[in-house]
Amino acid sequence: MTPQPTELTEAEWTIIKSIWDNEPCSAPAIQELLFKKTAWTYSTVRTFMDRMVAKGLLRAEKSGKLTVYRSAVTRKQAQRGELLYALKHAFNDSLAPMVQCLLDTKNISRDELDQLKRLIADHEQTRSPKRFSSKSGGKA
Amino acid sequence: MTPQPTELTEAEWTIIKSIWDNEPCSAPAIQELLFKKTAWTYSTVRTFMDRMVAKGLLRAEKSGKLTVYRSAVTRKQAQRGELLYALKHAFNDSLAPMVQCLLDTKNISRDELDQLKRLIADHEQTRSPKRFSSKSGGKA
DNA sequence: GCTGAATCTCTACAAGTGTAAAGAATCCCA
DNA sequence: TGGGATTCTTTACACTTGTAGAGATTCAGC
Repeated sequence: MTPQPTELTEAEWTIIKSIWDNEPCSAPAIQELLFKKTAWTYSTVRTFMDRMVAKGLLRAEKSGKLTVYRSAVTRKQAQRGELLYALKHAFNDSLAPMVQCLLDTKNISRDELDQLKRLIADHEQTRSPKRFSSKSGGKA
Repeated sequence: MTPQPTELTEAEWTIIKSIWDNEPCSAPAIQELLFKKTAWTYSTVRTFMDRMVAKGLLRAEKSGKLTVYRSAVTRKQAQRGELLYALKHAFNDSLAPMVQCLLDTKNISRDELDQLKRLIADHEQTRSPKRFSSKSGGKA
C-alpha cells in the first residue's frame, strides 16, 4: 500500500480536494463547485480529471452517460507525498530544520504551540509503548 | 525582501544546492560536481542555470570567457517557498496536521523527538520574552 | 421522430521542464 | 600561428501543465 509518493500540481490539488469532499461525483459537478474559485470551464476541469485518472490519482467509472469519479489516493497519501518532496529537496530529509523553518516562517499562536507540543508528546507515547503493549499484535 | 516565495523543480533544487555550497562557481564546475549523481551533460546543466538566471534564482556574471554564477535566493528563502507550497496545498495552511503527518510518516528517533521539543521550547522563549527581555533589542 | 439541454470526446496550443547535440568562440601552448 | 582543450551559444525536441473550443452523443420530453 501507500504507493510511490506523488506530488500534485496546484490544479491537481484543487481538483482532488474537491473530489475528496464530494466523491463519488461527476465532472460537471466538480466544475460547478470550483467555478467560483477558478473560473475553469468544463473542458478544463474534465481534462485535468482525465489526466489524473491516467496518473492514477483518480478512478473513473461510466454510469450511463455520466462518468463518475472517485479519488484513487487518500488525502493522507497525497499529503505525505507533498511533505516528503519538500522534506527531501529543501531540507535534505532532516526533520528539525523543517520544523525550525516552520516556526520561523509562520506566525504561530500560543495555542498552536501548545498543540504541537501535545502532538509530540502523544507521539512519544505511541511510538514506544515500552510497557504493557498488550495491543493485539500482528495478523493471524 | 524575501520576495514572493518560489518553488523549485527537482532539477533546480539539485543545481541550486550545489551552487550554495560552491558559489561563486562556473557552469562546468557545477556540471562536474553533479555528474556523479545526475549524469547531466554540460549543455543540460548550462540550460538549467541560464533558465534559473532568467527566473531570478541565480545571478550570472561574465568574467573573461567564464560565466560565474551565484545564488540569488538564499537557502532559507527557497526552503520557505517549498514549505509554504506544501503547507498551503496539502494542509490548508494548518500547522498541526502537517506536523502530525511528519510524525506519522517518518521514523523519528528519540533524539529527534527531543530535538523537536527543544526547538519548540526555544521558540516559545523567543516568541514571547514576556519577562526581562533585556536582550539588546533592535538595531541602533 | 425531433429538439434542446447536458455531457462527452477530440483536438489544440502556449508555456514550462528535462535533456542534449552541434557548432562557434576563445585561449593556452608548442 | 595553428591545434587542441575549454567554454559558450544556439537550436531542438519530447513531455507536462494550464487552458479551452468545437463538434459529437445522448437523453428526456414534446
